[in-house]
Amino acid sequence: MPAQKSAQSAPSRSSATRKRTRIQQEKEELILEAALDVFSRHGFRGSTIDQIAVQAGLSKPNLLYYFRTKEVIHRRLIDRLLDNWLEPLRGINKDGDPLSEIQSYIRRKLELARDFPRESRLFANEILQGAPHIQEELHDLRDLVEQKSNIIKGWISAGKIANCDPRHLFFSIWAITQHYADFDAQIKVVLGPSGDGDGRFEDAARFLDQLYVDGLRK
Amino acid sequence: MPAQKSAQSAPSRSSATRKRTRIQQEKEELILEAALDVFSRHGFRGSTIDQIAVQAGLSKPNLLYYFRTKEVIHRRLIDRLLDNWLEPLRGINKDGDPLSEIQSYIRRKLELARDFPRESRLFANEILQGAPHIQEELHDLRDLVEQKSNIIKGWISAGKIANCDPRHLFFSIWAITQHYADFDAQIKVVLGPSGDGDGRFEDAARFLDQLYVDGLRK
DNA sequence: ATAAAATTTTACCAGTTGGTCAAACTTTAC
DNA sequence: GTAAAGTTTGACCAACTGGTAAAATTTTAT
Repeated sequence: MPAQKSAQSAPSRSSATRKRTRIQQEKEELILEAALDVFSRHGFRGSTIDQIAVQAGLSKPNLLYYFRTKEVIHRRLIDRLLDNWLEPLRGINKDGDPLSEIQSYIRRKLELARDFPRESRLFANEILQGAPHIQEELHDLRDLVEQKSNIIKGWISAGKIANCDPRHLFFSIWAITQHYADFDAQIKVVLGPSGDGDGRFEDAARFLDQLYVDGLRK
Repeated sequence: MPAQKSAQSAPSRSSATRKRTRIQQEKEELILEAALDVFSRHGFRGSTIDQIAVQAGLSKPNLLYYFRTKEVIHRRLIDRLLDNWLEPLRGINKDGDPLSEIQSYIRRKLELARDFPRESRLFANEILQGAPHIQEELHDLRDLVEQKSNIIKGWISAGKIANCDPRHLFFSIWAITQHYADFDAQIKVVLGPSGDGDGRFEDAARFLDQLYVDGLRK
């Protein structure tokens, strides 16, 4: 009893119009989880649908029943990611204490790198390839950065922190915090077995607190 | 007139035993240049021999006459890269002025990111995938970092710079400087058309000079 | 000029990959 | 219980990919 047209099209538009079944919800979650694992380790082109399917414990056609193409899976992961990724930045509060605000922004970004390294690597992969799928979202980021940069400029004008270019301040924070997730393979080797656990995130937090507030001058 | 065995094997062992012909030198250089372009944009698995061949203006079998496999090309690029990449770190001099040494290390790394962004992305791609091809070299790096960390610990003990974990200091410098090459696509959008030229590297250098010496405290 | 060596091309192959299709099976709503 | 809807499977395919073989062509040394 074939149900091709309706069966095939229902899940693909499920998120938009139809209400999703229990199985749909479970399997889609399962697939996205597996896909995050695979994409974050091998990049988009380096990942195969088969790999993702195996990791999810499904057959390839079964997986493709829930997501019509590899691109659609990737897109969904990226969309989810960006939401969480920008939250700490949104949280910067112009009425808070400037140095504390910056410190807690750094800490929150560092926690994201520690708790969601796969997401960080997914993002890094996307940007490395020239950000082909997220030009639009990057422009939203630009607006957000401009807005938050103005807060920092306000702090500078008020003489509350040292003069600097806020955009490069953000770049440096992104770079360092994400580095601990993205360059994990390098860091593990350099720190050796001793720095294997989450201890290095605490060491990093300590180092960055000091760097951003007082620098290295004695 | 077939010359299969000898013709096919000569170039493959050329670097080891035989002296290389003019054409060999030219074409190998051409291929490596093209491969750097392709690999740095798409990663190892995302790049095809055909892409590289087209970029180099050669046919695929012709390219494979000079490099027997895709891996061999990649390997050669990585080897070249690591040499230059570690040079600034080697240059840190224990007898120099501590803050100046660190500042000029940052500047040299920033110049590498500006002048060799493709190499930086090639490296980033490799580490992101878990550094499968360069475990050995990473251990050399580890030794070098330990050695240079001792220099910095010496400066700290002598009261010449603030107390900090030297390894995290290096991580932060690598992260930020390479970020300008690796996350170029993001930075371009955030800075907008104004920050398109090399001006952003000067802005970055200024920002980092200040950050690492005095931090943000007023 | 010519023969040997080096280079390039054409034709090809086997394995992988993203994706389709229709039939078989399971779950859900009544 | 049963019929409709939803899910899973196995067989399949066309395009792509890394790589090979041998013939054809060009370069080099004499």
